[in-house]
Amino acid sequence: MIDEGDGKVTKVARPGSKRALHQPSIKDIARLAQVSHPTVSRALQFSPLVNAKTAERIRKIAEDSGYRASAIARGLVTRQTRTIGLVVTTVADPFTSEVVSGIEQTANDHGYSVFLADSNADPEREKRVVQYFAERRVDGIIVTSSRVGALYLPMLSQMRVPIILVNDQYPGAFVHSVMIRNLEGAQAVAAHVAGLGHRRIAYLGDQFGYQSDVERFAGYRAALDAAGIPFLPELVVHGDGKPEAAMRAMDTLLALHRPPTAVCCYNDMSALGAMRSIRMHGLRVPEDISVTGFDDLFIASYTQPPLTTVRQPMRRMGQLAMDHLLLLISGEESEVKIRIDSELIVRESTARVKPREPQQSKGKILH
Amino acid sequence: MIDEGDGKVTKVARPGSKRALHQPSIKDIARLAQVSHPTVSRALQFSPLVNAKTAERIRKIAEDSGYRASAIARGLVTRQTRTIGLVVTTVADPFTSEVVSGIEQTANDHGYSVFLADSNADPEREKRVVQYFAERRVDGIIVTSSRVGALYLPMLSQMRVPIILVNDQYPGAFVHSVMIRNLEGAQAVAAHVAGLGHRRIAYLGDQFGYQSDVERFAGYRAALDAAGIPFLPELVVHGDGKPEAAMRAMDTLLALHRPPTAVCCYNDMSALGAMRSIRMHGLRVPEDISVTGFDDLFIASYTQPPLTTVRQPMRRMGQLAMDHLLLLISGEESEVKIRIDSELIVRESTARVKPREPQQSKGKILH
DNA sequence: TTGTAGGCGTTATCAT
DNA sequence: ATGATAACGCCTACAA
Repeated sequence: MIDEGDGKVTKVARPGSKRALHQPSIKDIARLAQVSHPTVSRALQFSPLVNAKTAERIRKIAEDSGYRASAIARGLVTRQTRTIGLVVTTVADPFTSEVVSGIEQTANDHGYSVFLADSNADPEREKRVVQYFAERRVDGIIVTSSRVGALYLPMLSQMRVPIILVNDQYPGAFVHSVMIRNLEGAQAVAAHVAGLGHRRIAYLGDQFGYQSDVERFAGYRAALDAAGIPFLPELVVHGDGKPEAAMRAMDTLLALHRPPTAVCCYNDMSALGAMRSIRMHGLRVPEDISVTGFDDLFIASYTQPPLTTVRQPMRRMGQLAMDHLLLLISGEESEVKIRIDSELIVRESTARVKPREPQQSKGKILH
Repeated sequence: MIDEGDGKVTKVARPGSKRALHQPSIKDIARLAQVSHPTVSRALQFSPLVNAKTAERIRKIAEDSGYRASAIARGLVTRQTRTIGLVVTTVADPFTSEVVSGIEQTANDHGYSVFLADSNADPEREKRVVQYFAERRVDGIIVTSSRVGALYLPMLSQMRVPIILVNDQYPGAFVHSVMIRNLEGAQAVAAHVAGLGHRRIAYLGDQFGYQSDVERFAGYRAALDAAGIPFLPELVVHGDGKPEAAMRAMDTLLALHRPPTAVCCYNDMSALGAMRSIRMHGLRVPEDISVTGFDDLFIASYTQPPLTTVRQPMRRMGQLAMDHLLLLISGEESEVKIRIDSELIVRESTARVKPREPQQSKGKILH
């Protein structure tokens, strides 16, 4: 037992067992089958150019000896690795991991393997990661939720492989992308809230300048306009897409003379923070304030109350991205910009606005 | 604009641009630098066997021409790919994705790339995925939360590469593993709950037979024993580690003549379901029933109320797994079984037991 | 300090 | 229908 940091390690020297044996090569199989290695290659690829009987025999031998053709050697000659590189800012994020899952499944179904690289939003690491992809000669690249698109541009274009971005925050820099229809989705929730009689509807956004925040904000504005609600700049605050920052942003809203009666959040994570802030102010959701999210993460149906939100088909977006990357890899020379529909999911975090109280209870200053 | 499923695709044929050009090879650089390719190879590896001046010149040329040595070709000759395979049952899981993140970071720091394979708990896919790994000649394999360990056994052993399992559910089948100290962790929470005066403490487990469930259950039992609380089999129910099944299991507990006053759940996801069931029965957490989880997922601090739970250092576990895989890859021939300490995190889902009511309010049947 | 030759395990192109 | 031979891009002797 050796102590190692917070973990205990048991190390027991194993007796025999030298170095690992090499896997059999195509030549080994050829020798066993008494044929030349090209014949083995053909048999294994079910080429019609080889006698059915011998082909069967060869395959049997290969099978029995546990032969697995080296994708390394094959890639060297065919000049394609059936491999793609996937760059994420962090896998440990419920949105990203769903997209990753969709990508991996589709890739796998087509015989592709995926290199996962978690940049952790560190530019240094990001550069390294992309260089690795270059060295590994990936056939294509997918980047999700890139917040540093511009950084990639020179490196990636140098690699001369197709690249698809999922929910890029700096569109325009790349040609191919898969994105949700942010505007329509945000407009739908905001309209839903307006339909419940709310007039003081806040927008709790992501960081300034990100594409999806800009689009969702535009959807919010459009819904206000459609409902004839005047836009109040004081009801717009910004977080960073995570609960902590959203809490602070919500605190700001609640400190207003007249706080909003509803708040549309940039995403579910922000809504989590907003709800927490609201509770900590002794208020209730949705009785005092309605809250909406965006994404429909798994957790959205298990918050208290369950969250009204806009569903992004995350896994499907991953599939689509991979499907189209495959197309590009196969030589399809075209521009691909995919926009996906979202879906409004009404749960219990939104309710009819309270009838206005004679003079409000919370703010000290009457108006 | 072409409609495609739920997505809209814009395809615009691009004018010029034929097929992608090949990346420069070491020979191209050699020609440019007026040296032989081995010299280039040496220069790029900072070998002392090459004139410092020329080495610098060569590197400059390589840099300028965007040369990236092919890991494919290198792997073929060196017989190691600096690549590992990572098998998960699903990435789209907050526990798994944290572990994956830790593994990826560590791998990357050591110049390794990771192939991610999401088996989706489908045995067919699982087999395929491992075969891909074999063909790609990965240097090692990590499998997280394997629920099908036995299935891998024959395939993996055939590959002759080191394998490390993280939180395996069928220990013993493999030699190398990284696991949390389940028993101690579960005992700590259960003891915490007992310390709050609870006597009717339920255990809401995972599926029967899984190692971590067995161990956590043992911890629960140990805590009861230590507190002098008799074990009641009726207070033990089983879910499947996810909220839905846990809800049903909790429903069962609440239907008892005398429901528990506290419930220790197998993991946070189960606790989510339990809390929801409790709420749907018109009861409150923790006033009526205390609830505990296990894992300390990100979400655990954002539930209402925030969840008392046992923290697993998920990312760290990934790091450790990768660190030790690296060791094994480098030829260290030993048995590695790592056990990590957990940490009790007390939040607000646990409270002192209510003083016993004269005759209980809920059950209709008096006893 | 540098260049030449050979080979890693495939597939591809010729012959036969 | 099959075999010999040559790549693919790199590294590692060995020779100069």
